[in-house]
This record gives sequence, structure tokens and C-alpha cells, in this order.
Amino acid sequence: MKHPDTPPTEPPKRKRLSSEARRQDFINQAIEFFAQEGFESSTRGLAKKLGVTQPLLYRYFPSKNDLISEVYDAVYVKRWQPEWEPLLRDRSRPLADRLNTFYNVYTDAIFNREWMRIFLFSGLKGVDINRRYMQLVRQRILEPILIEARVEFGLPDVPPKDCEVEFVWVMHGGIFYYGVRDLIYESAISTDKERVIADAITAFMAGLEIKLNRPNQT
Amino acid sequence: MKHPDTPPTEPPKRKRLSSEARRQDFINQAIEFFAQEGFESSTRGLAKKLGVTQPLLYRYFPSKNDLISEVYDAVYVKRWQPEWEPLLRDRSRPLADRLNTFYNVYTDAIFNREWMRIFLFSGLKGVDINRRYMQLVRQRILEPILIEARVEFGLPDVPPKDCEVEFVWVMHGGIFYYGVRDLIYESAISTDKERVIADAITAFMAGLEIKLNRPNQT
DNA sequence: TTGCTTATTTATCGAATGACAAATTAAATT
DNA sequence: AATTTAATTTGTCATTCGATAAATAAGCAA
Repeated sequence: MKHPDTPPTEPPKRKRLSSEARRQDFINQAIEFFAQEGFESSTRGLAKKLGVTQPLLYRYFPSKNDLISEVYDAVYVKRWQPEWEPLLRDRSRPLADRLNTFYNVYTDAIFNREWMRIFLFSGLKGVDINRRYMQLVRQRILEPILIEARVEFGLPDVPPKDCEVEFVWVMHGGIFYYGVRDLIYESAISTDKERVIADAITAFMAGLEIKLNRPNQT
Repeated sequence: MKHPDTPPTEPPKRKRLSSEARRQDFINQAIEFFAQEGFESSTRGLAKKLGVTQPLLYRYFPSKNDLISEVYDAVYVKRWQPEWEPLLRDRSRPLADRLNTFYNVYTDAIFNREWMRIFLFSGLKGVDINRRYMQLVRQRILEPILIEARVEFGLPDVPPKDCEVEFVWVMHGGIFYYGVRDLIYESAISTDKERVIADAITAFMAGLEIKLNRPNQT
């Protein structure tokens, strides 16, 4: 933050910038590393992957847990795209179309080995950010879908019931689990993603119309 | 079970039996322990839970990995019920009924903290038994469902296509993921399991009928 | 060059890990 | 009671772990 010289504008930032970039590089490689090996893996293993010695990590991160927090942040927060919600709410297109588009771009963002494995690892660890992510999905994706569905079906605008949200969760989870099978279990899957999503949404829309037009408790 | 007298037949088994029972108890508690703490957790931690010293474990299991294998076996193999498949194939009932019954009893078997966490932990480890379990699900549950569906819809008896299996996987995964949310992420879920399953099957049957009656590639 | 600052490595600590061998206790058999 | 056998603990080992401090190397200013 101190500039012992530099008369004009911003010249001496070079070192600082390079340091920040290095830090980011560490985080990015840590994502790969922990995704592959799990968060219990050693900082020495990570340092080896980085091509540096292990104590150097402690120059950039106060502790292993702090580094892991940065990994969470880079994966959960920074890869969330705010435009997803308006996409779902764009009433100029049929809801089924919007759902297809959304789930294709959403899975483009999360269907990769690193994201998936870190999500599952952190879920098993029970870290708080995981719970917050689930709430984000509910509020920004699932509940908007229900609201849009009621509009499309010409139903009154009442807040989504819990069991309706569960129904959307099951569709969402079914698609998510397709990614898990593909990227975690590596069960050979010949069908392409687009088709799986389209079929899931067809069934979802059919089931949702039945469900919303039937009086349910809770 | 033991009679320290009884001259004839089988007298000297007593010690042996008690030893086997103790071993089983170790395995059962190991399931709880590793489900909670993950397989990276220490044998000393497990021994503490068992109320014994850590080297005693090596009297019953040659190594930590051997113990873990026993845990897999107890969870994956021994909790699989062979009657599930005939239940699905019982053509005296409508398929939707059978699916409801099956998924209620199936989830009764697997929707518990231990099973779920061990399944996810082992999946991330990429152990072989996990892959075999997925194949078992496909062959004994998903493909039978497709065969039964074709019969119910009056369609010719052709082998299930990959993309049809995927469609069943998505329904199955959606229900499975409900358990994950409930038991792993502990996102508060007020809706009861039975209702969630019923809704999922309604949507599945509707979507499947559409899909099977439409010419699809692969 | 000379200093000064930052980046990186070397060396090391204390705790925890899986595993083993030997000593000890408890039970079963005679 | 004496003896044999199995169950369990004590003690210990070589590694590995996260973390720290001190030493070195590299970059940059004058």
C-alpha cells in the first residue's frame, strides 16, 4: 500500500499484482488438487503439485483451512451466474424452453470434475457454505420455476408450498445426479446431456401440471 | 447360545463364536465411525469409540483397509434385498403401484445416515465396489422397470435403449438425492418421503409413456 | 555497486498416523 | 490348582502431518 516514490498515477503495483496473480494460481491449482485428493490431503502434496516447498503456502495463506475457504469461495460463489434467474423469469418464452436453456447452461457451469467433487467433499464435511448454496438454489432457481409454472398454467399467484418445492428438487436432483454418475462414478454414459435434460424436463412439466392442479395438503 | 457343559456334538465353539460376534460388533461400530468421520479418520479414534486400544484392531483385521472392505461389504452387499426385483416384476399390480412400494422399501433400506455417507465417501474414493453397486442398480432395478413399462404400455419387447435407462436413472437419482438432502445436507424437509416418491413416480410414468411412444435415436 | 524489500527454501518441532512385537491379563482346559 | 490358549494392553517404530523460525535467493530502488 505504500509508495515511497512514484510521482504520478500508478506505476509501482507490478510486484503486488504479480503476487496476487500467484496467489490466484495457487488457489486454482488447489481446487484441482483438493478435488482430486480430498481436503484431508496434505499441504506437502499440494506444494509438490505447485512446484514449490510446503512452507511457502503459509506465506500466502495463514492456515490450511484458510486456503480451503478460498477454494470454496472460488468454486461456489464465483461460478454462480446472476443471469440465471432472469433467464428463468423471461416470460417471452415458454417455461419448458427456459428450463431447457437454463439447465444446459447451469450444467455447463457445474458439470466438471472439480466442481462436483468439491461440492460432494464439502457436503460430507458439513461446511456452512454448502448449506447456503442449497438455499441459493432453492430461492434463485426452484422457487422462481414454481412461480413461473403457476403463471404458465394460469393458476393464482400463491407462494410455493414445501411439497411443491420438493417436487422441483427431485427434478433438479435427478439432473444433478446424472452429472454425479458421469463425473464421479464414471459409469459409462453414451447419451448426451442435452437429451437427458430435455427428457427430464418433459416429465417434470407433465408431472407439475398434474400436481399443481390437484388439491394437496401442505 | 453357549453351553459350557453339553458333552456331545459341538462343545468347543464357544470362544470362537464369541470372537466372531465381537468382530461383527467392531464392524458395526466401524460403520458408524467411518460414516461420521470419513475413511481417513484414525484407527485410534475408532478404537476409542470401541473402548479398546488401537492395536487390538489388528488382531481382528490385518490392516485398516481390510477393515474398510468389511464395512463396504456389510453396507453394500448385506443390505441389498433380493426380493426387490421380483417385487418390481409382479405383473398382477399396475407398475405405478409397484414402483411406489419398491421405492418406499428401498429408501427404507438406504435412507439412513450411515448408508448414505458411506456410499458418498466410497464413491469419491472411486472404490470398485461402488461401480459394481451402480451396475447392480441398473440391472436389477432400472432395466426391469423399463421392461415392465413396455409390457404395461403394450409395446413390443425390445431391449432397453441407453437413453431410456438414463431416463429411469434421472427419476431414481431424483429420489436418491432427496435422501442426500435430508441426511447429508440436512436441509430442513417438511414433506414426507412417501409423498415425494409418489409425485416423482407420477411424473416419471407420464414422461416415460411419452418417451417410449416417440421414435428416438440410440 | 549498495542497500532494502519480498519470495522462497532449509531445517525443524510436536503431534498424529498405521503398524508391529512383546508383555500382560483373562478365560478355558486339563 | 496347574497349564495352555486366546484376548488385550504397553511400548515403540518410522512416517507423515500442519505449522514456525531462521537462512538464503531474487527483485528493485538509489
